[in-house]
Amino acid sequence: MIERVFSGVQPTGNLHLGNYLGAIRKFVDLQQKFDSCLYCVVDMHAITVWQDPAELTKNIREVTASFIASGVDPKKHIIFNQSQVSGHAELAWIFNCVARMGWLNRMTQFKEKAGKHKENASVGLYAYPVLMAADILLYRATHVPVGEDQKQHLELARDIAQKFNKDFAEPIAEAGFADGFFPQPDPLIAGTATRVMSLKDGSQKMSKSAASDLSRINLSDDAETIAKKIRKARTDPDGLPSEEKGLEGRAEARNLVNIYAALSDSTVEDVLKQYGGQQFSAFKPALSELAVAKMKPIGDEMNRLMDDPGHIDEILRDGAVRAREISQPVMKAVKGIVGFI
RNA sequence: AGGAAUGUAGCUUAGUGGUAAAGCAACGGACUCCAAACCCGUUGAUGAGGGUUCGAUUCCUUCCAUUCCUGCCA
Repeated sequence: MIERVFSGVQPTGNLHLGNYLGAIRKFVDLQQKFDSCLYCVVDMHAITVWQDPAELTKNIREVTASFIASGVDPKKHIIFNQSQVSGHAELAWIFNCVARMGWLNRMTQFKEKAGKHKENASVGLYAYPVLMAADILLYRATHVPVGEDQKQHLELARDIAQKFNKDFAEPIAEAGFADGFFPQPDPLIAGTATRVMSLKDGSQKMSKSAASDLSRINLSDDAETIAKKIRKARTDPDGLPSEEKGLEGRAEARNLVNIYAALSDSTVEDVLKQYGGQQFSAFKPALSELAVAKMKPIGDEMNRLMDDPGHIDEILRDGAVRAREISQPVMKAVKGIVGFI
C-alpha cells in the first residue's frame, strides 16, 4: 500500500503565524518525504458554522495562496478544495451510517465549540469528525499531520475504518482486499510541535478569534505591523535566561523564544545561547527583524497570487481533477462493497 | 406543537416618553530595558418593521432571534 499524506486547512478568517508554523510550513517538509501529498482547503468543514459566501470564496483562495507562497509544489503534489471532489460528501454519508452517535458524543471539540447551546449547533458541526474521516480515507491516506486538538478526530477515523472493514468483511474479501479495505491512518507528529501562543497571553493559543489583533501576527501583516506587534508583546520583568530551564513559568518569554527558534530553524537552546542574559529591548527587535525577513516574502507572494484569482482557481481545479483520479476508484469500490448498484 | 420570558456597546449589566450610563474588553498615551499592573484618555449600543405621540430605546403591534417549562416524535 502506498504511503500518502492528507492534510486539511479550514478557510475561515485570517491566517496567522500559528497556522503557518503549526501546519502550513510543515507541508513543505512533508512533500520531500512522501511521494503523494494531498493538501486540501476544507471548505465543507468551514460551513459547519455560518460563513459569509463572498468571504468564504476569498478565504479559500487565500489559504491556497498561502500553501503556494510557503513553498508547496502544486504540480508534484495536489492542492485542491474539498467541495470540488464529491467523494468527500458521498463517503461521509456512508460513514455517517458506520459511525455511532456514542462516538460523536464523546468528541471534546464539539462540546467546546457548541458550548452551552448544543441544540443550536448545526448538524454538520456534530458530524464534522465523520467528514474528516471521509477526507482521509477517501484517498486511503496513511499519514495525517495532526495537532494535539485533532488527535481525537483521527482516532475516530481509525475506528470508522476498522468498523467498516469489519461490517463489510465478506464483500471486502471478495473484492480482493485481504487485510481490510481501509488502512488505519497514522498521526504524523512533526518533530518539535510548535505551539504558537498569543502575544498578549502566553497561556492562550494564538487564535484568529482573540479580541485583540495585537495578540497575533497575520500572514497579511506588513513589516511595520509585525514590528509593532512584537514590540507590544507581553513579557515579564526579567531578561532572557541562558538555559531553557530559566523559561519555566514564563509562558510569554518562552513563546517569543519558541517563535524565534521556529523561524530560524534552530532550537530554544541555540537561541538562548545567543540571547541569554540580554534584555527584551534587545531581543524583540531581533525577533521582529527575523519575523519580517521570514514572513514578508510569504505575505508578498500571497498578495501577488491573490491579484490573479483565476490562476488560483485554475490550480484548485487541476488539483481537484487529480484528487478525483485517486478517489474515484476508491469510491467505486466502496459503493460496490456496501451493495450499491 | 402549547405556554412563559428576554432582546441596550465585543461581553456583563443600568436607565428614561425629551442629548442612553457603568464595569470589563479593545485602541491610544504615560510609566517600563521591552512588556504587564497602576494612572490618563478615546472608540463603540437600544434586534427589524409598523403604529400612538410634537417627540419612542421606553407605550401598542407584527416579525425575527434567544432562553426556560410542558407536550409530541425518535
